[in-house]
Amino acid sequence: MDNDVDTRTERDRRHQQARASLNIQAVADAAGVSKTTVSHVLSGNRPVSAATRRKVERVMDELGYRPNFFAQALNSKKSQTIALIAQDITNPFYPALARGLQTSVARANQVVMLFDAGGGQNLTRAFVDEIIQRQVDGVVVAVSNVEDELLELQRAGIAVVAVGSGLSGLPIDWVSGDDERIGSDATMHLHLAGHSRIATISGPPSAEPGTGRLAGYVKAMNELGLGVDPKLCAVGDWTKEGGADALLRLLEQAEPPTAVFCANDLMAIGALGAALESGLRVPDDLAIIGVDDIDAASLVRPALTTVHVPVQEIGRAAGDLLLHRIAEPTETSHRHVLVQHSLVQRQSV
Amino acid sequence: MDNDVDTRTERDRRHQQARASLNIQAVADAAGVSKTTVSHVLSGNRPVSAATRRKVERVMDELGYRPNFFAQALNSKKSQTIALIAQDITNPFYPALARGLQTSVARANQVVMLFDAGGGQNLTRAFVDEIIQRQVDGVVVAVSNVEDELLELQRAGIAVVAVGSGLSGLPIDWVSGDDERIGSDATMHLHLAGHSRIATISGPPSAEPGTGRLAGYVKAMNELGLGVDPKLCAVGDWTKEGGADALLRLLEQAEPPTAVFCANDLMAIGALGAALESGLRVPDDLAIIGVDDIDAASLVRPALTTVHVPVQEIGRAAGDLLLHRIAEPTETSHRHVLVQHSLVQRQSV
DNA sequence: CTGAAAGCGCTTACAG
DNA sequence: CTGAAAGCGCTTACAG
Repeated sequence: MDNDVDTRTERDRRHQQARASLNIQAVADAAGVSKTTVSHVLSGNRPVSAATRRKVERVMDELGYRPNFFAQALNSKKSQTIALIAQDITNPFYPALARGLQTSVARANQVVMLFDAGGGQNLTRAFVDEIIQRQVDGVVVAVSNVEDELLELQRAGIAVVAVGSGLSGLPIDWVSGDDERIGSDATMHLHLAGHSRIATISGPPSAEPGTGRLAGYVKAMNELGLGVDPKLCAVGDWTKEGGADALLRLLEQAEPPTAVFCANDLMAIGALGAALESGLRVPDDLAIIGVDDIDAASLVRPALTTVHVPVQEIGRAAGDLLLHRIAEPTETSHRHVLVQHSLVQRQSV
Repeated sequence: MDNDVDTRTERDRRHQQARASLNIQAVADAAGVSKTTVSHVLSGNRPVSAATRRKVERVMDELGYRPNFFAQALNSKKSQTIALIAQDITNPFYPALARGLQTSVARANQVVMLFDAGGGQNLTRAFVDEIIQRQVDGVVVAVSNVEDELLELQRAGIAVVAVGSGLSGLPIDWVSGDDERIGSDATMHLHLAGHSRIATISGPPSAEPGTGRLAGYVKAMNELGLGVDPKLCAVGDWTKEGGADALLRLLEQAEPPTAVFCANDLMAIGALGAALESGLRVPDDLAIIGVDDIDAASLVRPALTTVHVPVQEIGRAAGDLLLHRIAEPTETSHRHVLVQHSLVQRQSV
């Protein structure tokens, strides 16, 4: 009995010690090489003979050794961490972006740290400080109107990629959807469906990504020779209610539209409801097309025809740009990736 | 000129050096104290005289000193990082969870690292390794059927909180909605609206959180003295199509139901569509209630009456449990928080 | 209330 | 191909 207890105690203590000092030195001792060599087996930063490498790797396996992450980071100045600043993670755009980003950066052993601004703006400042302090390798900024913060992150030596619109001027890599083509493609689609009296419900003035989508509508209408009738241009606020109100205003016209391009799905769904309540049949009396392809687009009746923006691909592209920038921090030229959309034909056109 | 250049070069070099060595020693030198004291001003781990503290803080400010995150983590063994393993970040449940979690842990200066399993299961194993290696302070696991992984994380000395159902047996803190009460409350609501022939469309057998919701329905029907008619119990698969099919089967009965409790909103929206297409008026001929309060619930017509589960609060509760566990790692008793739901009355009941 | 010194577990010139 | 040693920037007994 006593013996048993002693043995167990002894074993536990050795185990404790072994765990407490299961560091690179322990591996080196067990393998009969120097810490230097163990380190190079881990990093691959310099050649190691095949025999030595095998020996070291076996020992690591047997001991269950894992390098200390913080010691590695402290020395290498690499945190293997990417930050994502998202305007509002409860908006489905951002989770899809996060998914794509993770998919891309995982292959470089990078992990995603999430900073959710909660829909507000004020948190971004604090996030930037936190991000700099944590010495992340890169950051994807998906918040608008934060030029100063983008540049500050860059100055701190962090690779930066922006997601969104209206960033053309800055010396920054960025990714966005092709809003102008979204607007013109949607408008063209309505025209191909036989419409020529085509209205639009845009977002609030000078707010991205609405400006580009409106510009696309204008371009298409002009190219089609239909011209732009100001009475067919209503302004919404991105919400369902705003879309409903805007549609009712459009229907008050002497010559109401037979089709409407809404700059996002929420407004399109609001317009759809308002149209049905006004006794119109959709798409027979009024065709409606939205943008975003949110979940609800396929759930409303009639199901909404819309423009699908592949948000995960935006995230993946952002990750790719980031990995490139991390590898080539001094490259002076900056890239802009325009991710292309597709049309999802359902029942409202 | 030459002088200018020299001066600038000189200044730059000094600047470089200053930046390269802007560490705790530099602060100590500038403040005329030891590294030890600077460290304690930072951590508050031992008293420092008011005068010394002020002096050190001023110097830190002037130099723009920020402690090196990795050196701190290496020594303190605290990463100030919480991992969130999410089953599928594109499912709106998880972003809301993440928001609540961030809200809770931010007050302890913790940051959220996101691990999105992408809807699959296989990634969780790899995540667990990564999380252990990165020595996070805590982890919230919102994936089902990963008991082994939960225990492994615990063994690695990481604070663990699980989110979900069916975890009663494990020595683990966890948070969940009150599925049984959700089921009985929804059923009761239909009864209060005047119905007694109440059907249910549940999730696949023995899949959480469906089991609890079905149990709640059964309990309420029995307590109401209505009894449970097997012909009124249809099984769905959580999807819109599954809900539509299940409803059509229920309507084939000799005595069809006048109300149906669907275990989630997607099935409820499918049932809603099928009912309307069958020529039924909702809620006059058939009342429908769902669970989750997804975005689409308020966008379909008639808008869906549903049970709202405050997912952000689940996240906040998980964060609170985690912070407690981090502070008291050895506490032997484990907590279970049941977050309470509420009924959102719209137009389908 | 304060400091000198050892230690955390790595990486990386430098040297051979 | 390999190693001894300095260094990364902190924290924390230990000592006074």
